[in-house]
Amino acid sequence: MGVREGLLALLDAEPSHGYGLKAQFEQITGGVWPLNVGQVYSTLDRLERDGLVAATVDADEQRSWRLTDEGRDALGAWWWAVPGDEPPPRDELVLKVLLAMASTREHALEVIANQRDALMALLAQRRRQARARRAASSLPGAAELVVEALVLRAEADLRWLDHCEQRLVDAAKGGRS
Amino acid sequence: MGVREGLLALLDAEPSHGYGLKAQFEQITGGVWPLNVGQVYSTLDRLERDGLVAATVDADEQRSWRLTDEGRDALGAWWWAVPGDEPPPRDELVLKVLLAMASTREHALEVIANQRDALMALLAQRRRQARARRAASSLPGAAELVVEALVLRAEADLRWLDHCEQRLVDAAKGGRS
DNA sequence: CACCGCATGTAACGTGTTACATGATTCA
DNA sequence: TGAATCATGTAACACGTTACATGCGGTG
Repeated sequence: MGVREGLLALLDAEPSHGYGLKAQFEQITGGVWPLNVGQVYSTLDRLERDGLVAATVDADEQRSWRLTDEGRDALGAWWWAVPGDEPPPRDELVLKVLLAMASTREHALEVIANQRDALMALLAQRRRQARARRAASSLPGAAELVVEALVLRAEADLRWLDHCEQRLVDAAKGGRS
Repeated sequence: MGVREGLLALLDAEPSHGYGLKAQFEQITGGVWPLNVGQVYSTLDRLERDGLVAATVDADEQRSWRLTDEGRDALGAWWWAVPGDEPPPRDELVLKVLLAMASTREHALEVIANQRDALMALLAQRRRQARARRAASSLPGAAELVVEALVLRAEADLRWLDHCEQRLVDAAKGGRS
């Protein structure tokens, strides 16, 4: 999810061809979310099938893609779309901890500790990354924001892990099930 | 992602059949992540193909699934697996805001405001949900933790949105690009 | 009886991932 | 010349979602 709309958004700014879209997508997401070229082409084919984009072949046999009116409508709808009652995407960390706690596994505490260690390491690495970008990059805009988002998420996950651990400890002290 | 390992983890606790696995999965995740029954069966087929689970048909023609040794190994690897250098899963909110900011769209601020409003509403709803569960549910364990995770994530996302907004405002005040 | 919950599956489709193959251009 | 980058695509596969079909058992 996201590639479809991502391509639409990029094409809204200016027409482009497949290879260029891949580059733009990765640049905007700061290289954090690499995008396979092959998928760009197949996604564009699907978008064309659905009438959201159209191609014009230029002199060098290269296809230049642009939004159709219908595509512009679809993109507009996406800009204003908000998460509603749909279930949020499944998350690996949450799922793992939940299952560990449910499996009558006394190993749950170890799993949590392990995940926390890894998350803290990842967090430190990303903070370094963010600092490096803030220094190196000229434009203050896009790339560092992605890392910021990942850092904030990681912090939230760490807090949640602590919360889970606390529950386990409390449960062990209290009701001896 | 996750369903495969989820089923392995559930079968590690005790052998079960497809329909029961769906129920267990949804119970453990507090009903937040519904799981289509059909997918359970096809996933089990793939797991069988890969030699991670095996079925024994009992008297009522119902297949009871259990872990193989290889399956137990795979599950063990999953418990200790941590997020490494692989790109994190793409996230819709982050992608949308990034694209809005990149598209020379002055609408970026509106998109952000819109997402924030929706997130705050969702957050309030989930807090109510969490409180209701804390009151109603007898077992203090699993279900509320999922909602806790979602709440913490949503708070992190809200903070990030504020951060992005700040950037935009600063950029508008400073360099007039 | 009719409906609901349990239980098992199949088919179609959308999307994402990887690997592979093919050429043109550019540059050391 | 040979390697890297630009550029386009195909094929195979994995996973998720939905819809559909079937049959059993219990309960109103």
